[in-house]
Amino acid sequence: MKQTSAPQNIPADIINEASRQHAILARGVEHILGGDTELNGEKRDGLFVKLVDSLQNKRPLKVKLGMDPTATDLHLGHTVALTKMRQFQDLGHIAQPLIGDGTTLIGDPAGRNKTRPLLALDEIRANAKTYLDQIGKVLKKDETFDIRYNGDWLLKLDFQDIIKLCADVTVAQIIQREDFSTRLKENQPISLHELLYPLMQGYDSVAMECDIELGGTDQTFNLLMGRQLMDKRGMRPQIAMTLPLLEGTDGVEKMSKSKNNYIGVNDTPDDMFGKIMSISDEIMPRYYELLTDVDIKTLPAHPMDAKRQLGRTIVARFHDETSAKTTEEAFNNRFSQGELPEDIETKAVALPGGLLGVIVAVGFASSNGEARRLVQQGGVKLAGEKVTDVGMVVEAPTLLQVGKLKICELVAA
RNA sequence: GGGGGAGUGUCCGAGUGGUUAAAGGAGGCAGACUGUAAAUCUGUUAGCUAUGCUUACGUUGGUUCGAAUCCAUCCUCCCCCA
Repeated sequence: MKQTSAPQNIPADIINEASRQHAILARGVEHILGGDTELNGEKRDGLFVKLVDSLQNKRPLKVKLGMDPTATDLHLGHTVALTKMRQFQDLGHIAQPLIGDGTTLIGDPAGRNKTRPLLALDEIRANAKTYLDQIGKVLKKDETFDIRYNGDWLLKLDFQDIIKLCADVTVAQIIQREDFSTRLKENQPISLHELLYPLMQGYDSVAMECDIELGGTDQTFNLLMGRQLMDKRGMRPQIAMTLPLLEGTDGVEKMSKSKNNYIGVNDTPDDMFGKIMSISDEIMPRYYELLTDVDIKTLPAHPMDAKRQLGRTIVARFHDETSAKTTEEAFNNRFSQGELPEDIETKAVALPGGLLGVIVAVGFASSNGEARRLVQQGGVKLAGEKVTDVGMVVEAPTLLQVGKLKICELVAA
């Protein structure tokens, strides 16, 4: 990596201001990669150097965070980096969230017919739109907000451009990446286009002339690829800042939609609060650390109270204070006091009807067999009374409960 | 282009002619215990008009009284050599 000669006699006020910003921005960050330099005889990391540069030239830093719109929902795991981005905004820097409509399109698994990508582009754009709304819950949409779509440049590259890009990196370099080397070792297939992925992401940084790129620790390789490509083109390479990956509600795997252990930004207040209450005590400090500004030393002694506070804080952030409060009360009533929830959905079914059929009809079981199992195992209540007779007939409208969470008021269709 | 190996339920994975709706694990669901905790324990986990029937071990066809298991075909993937 080329060394840019750093300015040496930097005024104290600039050093002070850079230190102040650095303290805020480095909090909770796993690694700051690249750009370490000596300033005024002191060793500083790349972030510090960028901040000094920004202050000296009165130029806000451009901070990139890429997101592939493969699904419609953002979850709390995504918001870790978004929150960091927001801190940059609050200090006057430019947040450049990048929607990967181009990378998503290219990354579409092979073996599709030709019309599929075009459809997918629509889908991707639609997903991107909902992303934008959800991003707005964390980022400010003022003059420090500059959203980008990498399809705008990636899809315009011609074959020559792509060849040139590929020439900037070696195969050995690409396959040393852990995901790839693991898959190779385990005889898992790797498609050629997957190898191109880091290049595309790195090229985004070239196109956007980023100062800083944020990402989870799993993104380290891709972030550094951006550095390499920028350097090859004589640009000042970006600094990579990696953030820890938030574990999901199971407390073990990282939060992800496919593992179904996520808390969605768009979850209802009740869901959000409930899911937070179901995380383990052990994992709770992580949530505080990565999702809030709360000092862990100030938490209530009882873990349950601390967890309630966490739920309140997070619901308030993604919804509002009022619903945070009412949600917590509803939660207390329902689960701590064992009361029924306030608004119970009404579902119309044919009455009288066999119990099993009714359970399936309202969608609480996907087959008669499953409904039968639920009844046999004591998971079904009618009007608050446990029922065990699988052949029973529901005569009149009543309250149906299956398990702890599924509940509805039955009425005749 | 040549040689070798593999495809099993939501996932991983055992199973080489009948006792296999298919071991074991993970995950899911329900119950107990609780703080909707977590951990743990118990049960359960293809469908149905249900002591039976139907569908299911990549595809299609065949051998057999009987096939996830044997044969052929095609598809897909992996490894080695070139």
